[in-house]
Amino acid sequence: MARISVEAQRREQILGAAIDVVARKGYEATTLRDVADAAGTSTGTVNYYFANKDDVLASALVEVAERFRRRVDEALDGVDDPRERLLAVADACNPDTPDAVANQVVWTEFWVRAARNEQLRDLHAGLYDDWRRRIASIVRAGVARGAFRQVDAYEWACQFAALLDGLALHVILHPGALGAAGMAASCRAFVAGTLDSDVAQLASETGSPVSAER
Amino acid sequence: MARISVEAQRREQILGAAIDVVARKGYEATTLRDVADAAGTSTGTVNYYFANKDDVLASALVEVAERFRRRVDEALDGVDDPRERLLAVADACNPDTPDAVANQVVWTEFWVRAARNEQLRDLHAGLYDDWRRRIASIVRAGVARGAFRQVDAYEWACQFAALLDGLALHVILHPGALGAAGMAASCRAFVAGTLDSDVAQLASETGSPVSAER
Amino acid sequence: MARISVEAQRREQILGAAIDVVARKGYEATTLRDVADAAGTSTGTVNYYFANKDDVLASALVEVAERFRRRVDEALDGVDDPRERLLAVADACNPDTPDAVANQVVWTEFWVRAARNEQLRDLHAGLYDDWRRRIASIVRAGVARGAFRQVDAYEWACQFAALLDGLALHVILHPGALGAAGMAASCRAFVAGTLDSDVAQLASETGSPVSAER
Amino acid sequence: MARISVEAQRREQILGAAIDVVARKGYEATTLRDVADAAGTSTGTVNYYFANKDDVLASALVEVAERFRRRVDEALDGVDDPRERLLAVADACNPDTPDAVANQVVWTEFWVRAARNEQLRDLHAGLYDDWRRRIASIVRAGVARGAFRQVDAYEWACQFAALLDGLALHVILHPGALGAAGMAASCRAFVAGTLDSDVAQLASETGSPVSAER
DNA sequence: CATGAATGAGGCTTCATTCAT
DNA sequence: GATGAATGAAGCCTCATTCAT
Repeated sequence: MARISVEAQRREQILGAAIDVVARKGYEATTLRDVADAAGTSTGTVNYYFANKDDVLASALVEVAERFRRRVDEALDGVDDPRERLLAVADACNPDTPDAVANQVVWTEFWVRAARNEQLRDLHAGLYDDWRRRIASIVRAGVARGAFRQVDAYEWACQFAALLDGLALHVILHPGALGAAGMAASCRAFVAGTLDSDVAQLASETGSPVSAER
Repeated sequence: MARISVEAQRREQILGAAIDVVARKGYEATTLRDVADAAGTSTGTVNYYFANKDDVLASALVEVAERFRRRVDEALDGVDDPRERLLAVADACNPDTPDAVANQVVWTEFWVRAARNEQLRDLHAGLYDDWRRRIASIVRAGVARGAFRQVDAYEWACQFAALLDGLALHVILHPGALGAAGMAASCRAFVAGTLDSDVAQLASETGSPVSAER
Repeated sequence: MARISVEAQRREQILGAAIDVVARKGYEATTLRDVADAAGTSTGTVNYYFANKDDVLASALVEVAERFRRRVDEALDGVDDPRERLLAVADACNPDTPDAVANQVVWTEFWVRAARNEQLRDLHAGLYDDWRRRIASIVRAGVARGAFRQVDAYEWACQFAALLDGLALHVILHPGALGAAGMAASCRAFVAGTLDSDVAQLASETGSPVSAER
Repeated sequence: MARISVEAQRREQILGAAIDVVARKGYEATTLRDVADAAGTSTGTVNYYFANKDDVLASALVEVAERFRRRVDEALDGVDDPRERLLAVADACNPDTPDAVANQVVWTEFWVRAARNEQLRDLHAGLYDDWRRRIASIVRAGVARGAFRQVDAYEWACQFAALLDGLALHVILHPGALGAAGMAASCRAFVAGTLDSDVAQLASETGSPVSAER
């Protein structure tokens, strides 16, 4: 048991280092020596705990996904209103802190790698399936309560998930054109424009949807 | 003149090969030998026309952007109605053919590289500035005609650009969850839900926004 | 301790190989593969112990300098008479064995490289400063004892150092015109002609200065 | 005839460029493109006039030797006194101008190449044979006149040639320790100390041999 | 005569991986 | 368990050389 604990600790330590390095230098530019140095160990040790470089980095991506899941969990914890839950989800995706930006950068690498590597693609697809279902279930609850219009929850989730990825991407690439605040406003407007029941919608549209920012 | 033509031809030939290889193997996994082989020349020739690997690949990304611009030009050619123009733009972004998928894959690599490389980041930012302005001007025309609601055209463009990137990403990564048809429907729904003037909107919302597909 | 020894050993082994190869093929024509092969290792190992090719070869030059210093130390050990000490110094510079020729050839490369490379130039200048001071101190001792004339010791050293380099160069380039014995005789004659006090000088000049050889 | 003239002109133009480049970048670091650029032509043209790179550079060294011979001719022209002729020779070898330094640097490369390349070695040996004979004939004339002691002229020439090379080398490598003026003084002192007939010698040695400088 | 586009061999260097300790 | 020395494959890039124009 002690050994398992030590092993688990070492793996986590190495993965944390790998995430940091990937965020800083990019997936391909990351070397095992970089990771070993950041983790305070040797390349031999990294190879002792992982089969090869791809294993290290794929595991690091899984760890990022796990951290993200926890971040969403915390964001949703104690929030009951469906609309607030959706906005909390959007907040959890917003690269509004240096740490969150680093995570998003790593996540972006995940996209590219997944397009090429079968193992990563499957992993990625599974994560997004869960992700869309999770959003859909929130929407479904809102519809059931009459708080939202009668939309197809899953399709709405697909659209929202895409919007979140696109916005987060633009925030990290063009912070000048779209800041974290702009992303939040966009999400709010999108939720209002596509889910608000008619009465609420009319009320929320006294101004332009995204005029809150700027 | 002949020489200039030869030079331009060779460069185009090499860049076309580079795009193909990057689409197939990814930016970093692409070697100059790969590109040379795909172009039917030697590595020496590639290095004769480009300063180094980064120059080749950065130029390839510029070429992809140029191709995309032409695709949008053609899609907009002869289309007058603002709403149709926006949908034409969305179509031009839709990775609905193998070729378009390849271009989108390369474009995705562009995102990741731009996050790290200053030269690419500036290039990328400039392209997106133009892109957002182009969308905004269509929206502005629609608003002027009274076809659209009174939205902030630029902010809407930011949102739409993000949605398009997110949707296109999901189409190439999870075609099972979101196909090209789904992306088209999402765009249509988004345009309708956020730009239709109230009367038109009410008419278009007899069903759920994205229910048209499936 | 063991590790330090291994590292020092490996470095010495590689440098010895580098010196041999440079002596045989010249500085620029020497490849890291040549050095690795001569050292019985791989290019990877050479790069593991040295930063790059320049580091290997610069270190090899330092090693040659070090070997030369030891050779001079041994030549001077136990020799007390200033004139004998100067002749011992001249002997240590004489490329009179195949090994000494190889060292001199490498040393000649050092001159050319130092003319271009700042790091090497500084190193080289430092070595020659020590070298001239060392010669000067011998001369000074001889002057103090009244064995030599009242010359400016440092300037004499500058001249002697130049003569030694020129003679050694000619010995390795034109052994037909100037052999090792000729170099020794020249040095003897130069010391006699420029340092002998008058009485000794008259005695030593019953024949022509360099007639001893041939 | 016209063609021969054009060819000869082109060759000279290319060789002059080659000398400049070698002086600036060193023999091995010099590329044919460098030479072509400096000569204002193309690599194709350089290869048209010379068999290969080695041919270009070997020819350049010959040209340097030729220039040096002319320099000595001019220095000796109209000088009659043997002692003055020797000092004129020494002056011709003194890298006392930027141009002369460049020539000396190229000459130094010559030494190193000659140590390895048979063709160059033979050429070099021939040049130095002439050189030593030329010096010897001056000495012989001085001895005949009674201006010099009865030394072995050829052996003295060997020694003087070596001293000149050594001094010139130190001037370009350590101008701080030995400047052009120092070299001139050393030569003067050497000539005085080894060739002056006894009466003259006694007169010239009221001070230390090299004390004139500094 | 002269050009410069094209080639491909070969060098330096990096880095994942192995293995003896 | 952990290390780091050692390896060698492979990539980028340079550059002498050739050849069609």
